[in-house]
Amino acid sequence: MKAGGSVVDKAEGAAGYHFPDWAYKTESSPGSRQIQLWHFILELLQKEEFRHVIAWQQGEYGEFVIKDPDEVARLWGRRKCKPQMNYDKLSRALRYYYNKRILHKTKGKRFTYKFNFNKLVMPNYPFINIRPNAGEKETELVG
DNA sequence: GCCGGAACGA
DNA sequence: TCGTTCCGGC
Repeated sequence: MKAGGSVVDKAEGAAGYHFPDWAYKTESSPGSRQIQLWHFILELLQKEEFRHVIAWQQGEYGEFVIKDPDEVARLWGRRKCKPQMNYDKLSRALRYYYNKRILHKTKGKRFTYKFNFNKLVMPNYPFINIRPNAGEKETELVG
């Protein structure tokens, strides 16, 4: 517990809802200014150039599928200067998010996870761009 | 593949 | 505190 500077004051919504703690973090964690994995994931999801590597799952809000685990791990390792990074280690880090309620696993679906955010956090995260159907025909949903 | 404990580092 | 590394187990 640290009281030395909450980044964000609890901004109670107009409707009286509260957002999860992680939703208040902007770019860095309170103590460390290292990039967070979940933020990095959102970063990749935001860019179309990585849609063959990781992409939002159509239909489920906040759900995404890692299409190329090796590549995602490589990119993550590159960002963190950890050349030995692989999906096994990366997924362990993702698993730590379960208790933090940032992520959970979509069981049964390979390489598929789901953010616990809801539309209420969207005002805090304008850069999160979930496209349910951005006018493109979805044909990549193959079992 | 996915899970989660354990030791460890920054 | 947030992973990184390693690993036994399912």
